[in-house]
Amino acid sequence: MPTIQEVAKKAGVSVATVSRVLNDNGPVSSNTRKKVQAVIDELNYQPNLLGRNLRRSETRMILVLLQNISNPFYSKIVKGMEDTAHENGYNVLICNTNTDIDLESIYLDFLKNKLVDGVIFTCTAMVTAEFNKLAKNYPVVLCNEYNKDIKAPIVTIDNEIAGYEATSHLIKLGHKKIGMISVNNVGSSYDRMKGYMRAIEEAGLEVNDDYIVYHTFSYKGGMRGIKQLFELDDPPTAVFCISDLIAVGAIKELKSKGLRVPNDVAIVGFDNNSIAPMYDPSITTIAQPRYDIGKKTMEIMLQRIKGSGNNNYIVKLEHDLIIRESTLPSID
Amino acid sequence: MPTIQEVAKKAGVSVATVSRVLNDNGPVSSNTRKKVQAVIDELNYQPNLLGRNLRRSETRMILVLLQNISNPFYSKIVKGMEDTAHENGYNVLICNTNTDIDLESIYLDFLKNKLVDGVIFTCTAMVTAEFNKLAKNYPVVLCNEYNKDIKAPIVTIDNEIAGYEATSHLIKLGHKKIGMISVNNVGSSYDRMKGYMRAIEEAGLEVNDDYIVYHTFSYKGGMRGIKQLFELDDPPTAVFCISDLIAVGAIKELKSKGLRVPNDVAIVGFDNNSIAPMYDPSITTIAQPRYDIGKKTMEIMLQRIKGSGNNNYIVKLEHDLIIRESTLPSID
DNA sequence: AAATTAAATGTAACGGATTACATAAGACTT
DNA sequence: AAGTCTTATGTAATCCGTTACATTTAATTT
Repeated sequence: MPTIQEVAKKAGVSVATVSRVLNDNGPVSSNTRKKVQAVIDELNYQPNLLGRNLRRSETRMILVLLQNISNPFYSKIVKGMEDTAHENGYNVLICNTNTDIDLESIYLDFLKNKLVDGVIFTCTAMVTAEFNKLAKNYPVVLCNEYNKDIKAPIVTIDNEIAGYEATSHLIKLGHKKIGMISVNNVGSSYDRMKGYMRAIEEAGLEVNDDYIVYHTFSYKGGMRGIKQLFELDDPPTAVFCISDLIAVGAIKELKSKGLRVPNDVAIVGFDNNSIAPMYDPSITTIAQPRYDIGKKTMEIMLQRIKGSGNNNYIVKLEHDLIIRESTLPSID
Repeated sequence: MPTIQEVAKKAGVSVATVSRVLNDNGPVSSNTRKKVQAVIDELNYQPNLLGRNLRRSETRMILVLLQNISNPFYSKIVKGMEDTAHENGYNVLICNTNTDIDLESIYLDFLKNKLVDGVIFTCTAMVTAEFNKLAKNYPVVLCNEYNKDIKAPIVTIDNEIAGYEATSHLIKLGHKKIGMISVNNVGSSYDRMKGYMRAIEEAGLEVNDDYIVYHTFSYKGGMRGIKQLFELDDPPTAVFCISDLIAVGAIKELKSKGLRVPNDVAIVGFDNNSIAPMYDPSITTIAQPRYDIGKKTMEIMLQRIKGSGNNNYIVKLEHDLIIRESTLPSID
């Protein structure tokens, strides 16, 4: 692995000249340029980025923290981030945190230790105060997750309205007993629940606390949610699930109970996961503009790195209700 | 962001001493150690990793290239890699290549430019000759994908035997007309097909070329595959799909044709994707030891970095046939 | 032809750590 | 008390680029 010194020596010029050729800044006569380029090609020289990054004290790398790469929801978001980053000469690195606070803090050291120029969170295990301190000192953006006290740029959809629309859709189909399978302690699901409640109240119905159950953000969570709801004396006829994965679990559990979807129970999911159209029945859901969310998040990140923009705002993008088989008007 | 110089100055010692405290190598009196540590804590000093990495010329980072993070198949593999890496003081970075050769080559520059110590491929768009050249000069390991001419450590399962077992399972259920939905130009699927053929021949049946169709590695590929197979005059009664995603598409398409799985057509998938148990019917499949594949791959990577091991071997781990509803003996 | 300006190239400091080597101080022999 | 051996600490080179500044060379002006 040759260094810039060796290239310079072999080409009979100074390292400064080689650097000028490499970065195409500063004047170089076309003769020397050719000569230097020839040596670069011959030695197959590639500048050591550790040296360069150290000198420039920037790496043009953005770290994206995912709870779990396997969550297909994030793939398009990441694509949006990547495209925007690449357009601007940045690269995206992805790390799995598994909601492990220790792991998360290792990855944050990458930021503090200058290995990456910024970090995008799609989830965090940190307490808010600590997070805010981090956000004050380093370029940090939150994508699709938040709570009220966080002081950092946030990109998301309007979850309250989305919850409202999902629930209103069920109400319009004639349902009066609408359950909800949610998860605890997540800002977005809290807002979805507020929308759910508002829809019910505005329709002149009453919110039944027994109809709101909390489980994990997973297939199994959906199965348990249905079990809990159907142990009630008067179970709901429609269920709004906080995610498509939960909806899949819910449907699977309903089927195993001999109940048909949508004929006996209607189901709405959330996220427009890749499973949603594939499942049987295909699942009515709220589609988030994932690519645009990623794109916008990265744009804000790049602004923050350049030092512009402040630390205290939220960007809400448009979502869509996609109606599929799981809420078709009953065919019976 | 304080530097080691500032810490040294404030503590009234040399940078060498601070470095000794930081890395806990070399002798330091407990007095100075305490003094230095106090300053480190006070300034909240963190060593700049660009400086350190440059000096050490290692980064203790391993880059894992995924075609697409959303493929849930890889999440457990990555987990295995991560755990092994962390145990050894390494970190894992993930990048999406989208089978884009240009993007891939940017990420490979991370390796050539010393930003990462090694690269694990789970797919590659490179031509074999180029790949082999890379593998000769840098620590590179292939995970779960290969072709015969590649000269690099490879970790995988025995796809020929897996294909044989999947097909034999269908034969044992009494099927005589067995189709296969495969993809082109992938080493692993070629081997699975060889196993499929061997099973058919050993059972005294005949391989029907019309029963082997090639489509994309996706849900849609499965739908198209079924369409093609069921345009035949004498369509198969069972289909071996090269992946669970394909199997899902196949089942969805069969259902829309009014055919029942497994009653009318039996389906076997591959990978034991997270959808496989969730789908309706749940899908019989070949489970790969994903965590162990990841673990083994990383172990080999770390050996390669330390300079041991050669470049020309293949590690095959054990797989399992998991029988689920999609191949239950017909209940009619 | 001398003076001024512009272009091309070089020298050396710098970014932030690690570490070989040198030196100083203290402990231990004899 | 002089000499030897540890232990503790410091000095400065080093990793590999970038770039401000200095210097040389060429082009232009008067």
